[in-house]
Amino acid sequence: MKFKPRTVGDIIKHYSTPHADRACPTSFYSWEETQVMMKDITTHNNFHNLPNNKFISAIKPAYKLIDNAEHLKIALKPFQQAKIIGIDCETALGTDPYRAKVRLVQLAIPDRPVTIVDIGAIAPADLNPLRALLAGNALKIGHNLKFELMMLTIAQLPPSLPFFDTYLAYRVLVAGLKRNFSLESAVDRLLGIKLDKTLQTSDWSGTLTPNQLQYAATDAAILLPLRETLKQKLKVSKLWETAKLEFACLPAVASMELNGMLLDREQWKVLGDKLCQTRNLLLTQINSQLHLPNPHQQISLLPEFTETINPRSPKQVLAALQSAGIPVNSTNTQTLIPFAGKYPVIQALLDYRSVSTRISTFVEGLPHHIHPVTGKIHPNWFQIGARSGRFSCREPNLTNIPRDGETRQCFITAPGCVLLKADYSQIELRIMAKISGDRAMVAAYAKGEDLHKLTASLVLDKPLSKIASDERQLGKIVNFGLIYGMGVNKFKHMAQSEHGVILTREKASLFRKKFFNSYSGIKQFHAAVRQQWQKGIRESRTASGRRRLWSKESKPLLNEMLNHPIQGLSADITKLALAKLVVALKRTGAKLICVVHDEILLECPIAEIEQVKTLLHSCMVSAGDKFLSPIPCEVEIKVLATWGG
DNA sequence: CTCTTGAGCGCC
DNA sequence: AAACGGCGCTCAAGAG
Repeated sequence: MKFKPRTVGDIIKHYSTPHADRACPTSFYSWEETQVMMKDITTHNNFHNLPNNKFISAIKPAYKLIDNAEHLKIALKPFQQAKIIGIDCETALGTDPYRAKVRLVQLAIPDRPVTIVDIGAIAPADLNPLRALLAGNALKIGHNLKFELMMLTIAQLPPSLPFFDTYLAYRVLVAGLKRNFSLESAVDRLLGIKLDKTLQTSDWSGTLTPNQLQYAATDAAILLPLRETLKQKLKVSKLWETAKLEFACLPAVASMELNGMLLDREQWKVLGDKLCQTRNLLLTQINSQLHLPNPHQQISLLPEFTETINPRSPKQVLAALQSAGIPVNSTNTQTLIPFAGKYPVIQALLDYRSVSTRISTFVEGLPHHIHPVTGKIHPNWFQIGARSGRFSCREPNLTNIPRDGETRQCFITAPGCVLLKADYSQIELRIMAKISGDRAMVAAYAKGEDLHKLTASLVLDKPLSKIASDERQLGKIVNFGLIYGMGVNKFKHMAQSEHGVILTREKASLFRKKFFNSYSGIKQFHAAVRQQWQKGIRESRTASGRRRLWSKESKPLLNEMLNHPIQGLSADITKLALAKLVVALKRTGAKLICVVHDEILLECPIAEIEQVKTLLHSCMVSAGDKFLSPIPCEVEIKVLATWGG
């Protein structure tokens, strides 16, 4: 399954226009237009001039409680014609989808009382009308629909596309700014209505009070005007496409969170024991060589002198290093590495810190998150977790699991399944090629050349064919470092600390110069962004239209503005792939279980490997092609028994 | 006692 | 004058 390359001529031709004639890389809009877009969201709306009665009914909407099968059928009749339905759930026993129970499902359409279905009072088989409604084609509005999707899926009432999530919409609208994204706060800021949320965490398992029902009805009803306002604002800000992408991605995220990942407990313990042994060894080694300076010289020969230091305390480490005559003023890895060769204890210290984080964060931390019901790890996935538009993942964070085989081999699949691991190849470099239109990069990709090798050959003045593997490694460092505007010093340090390549300041500076002279498109891209940055512009757009804002109080860093178009577009590509994938996988037994930025993990029944592999590949490549074309998009898929191979 | 902050380190 | 970007977790240390 290899990507079919276009002809080199086609691709070069696409970029035959001078860079200066191309769209501004960070924003398609003038700063004046941008400020108009921003004004709307950075200040509170003034509602005093609006006819308030428009919202009065939304504050205490009429509602109808449905608690038997007969009434349900009749009550849902008007909803069958509805194109847009506000949906909200109240749950008993918490918010964990595998332990909580859906108590109420509230449905809101214009000009009708909110219909509240008491799930607890109706037999599952009698819920069919509701099931059909949720599975229908109406647009479902909700605030943080991931929760409703998970809860209702477990309750055998899975809602289907299309969705409008007011929470995601609000996040897209103000991406980059600090905001409270609760329904209460969004409704306050966008509609000027104060919601009373005191009943949110009340007991929804027993007999419900009229106040509780009114609260439940209000949450659903308010979604309709909230969506109107958000949609209008998204359109004004040209963010409608981005929001639609997020909505389409929603079912993928909800199912990924429900599916979870399997950890091999026994193997995990073996790994942990091994790491603990290493740690203890390192600790004795460190303590035999480093001691806390004793403030009382006269008793320095007493037992206190041999008191052990805590290598995880920067304060103690600094004091001990200085008293041992090692000239450092900080204990971070960057400053310590140059001394690692001369003082073995420094290397031991560095190793200790690494092993010890791995023990506390991963070995000890992860098992706490194994779910008692499913036996799997179900992290919280936030589809707009990062300011760039990337996902984030919490409790636990599965996107920063150590990448060594021993660790990742502990992540296994269900019996009868394999793990499909799909990676975008060099996605950020390809995005740089696409948005800068740099001729050398474009041509190299068109010819299927190795970009790291190319960079090495350009900065070392050597022919491509003579680039050895360690020189290619250097090219890789240069590529990833300099694309985002890394300074000479940092570049030098990184080459040493991450790859053991020791560069003089002069060499580092020379490589940097050569890099930008060779890739003049990147140089121009940087110059264009720098110009915007100097003008005081506080927004950035990806090629797909996703926006990141910076508040008036904090000027953006130049490098943040250089990075966002790349990292943000990468996130958009992954999200588009996920949106396509969740539809494609419906009729298969494969499950989405993890996403690490440009890597997608599926658990796939052995019998369906080839079919699912094809689907996965085509979803990812077509998503990539949409934004990268004519730069080729390559996806590598591995069939594995475990995440570690 | 809890909460916050910063250092340090894991990942892409 | 800015000097890779984006995250989350744990521990130490200080604040209240």
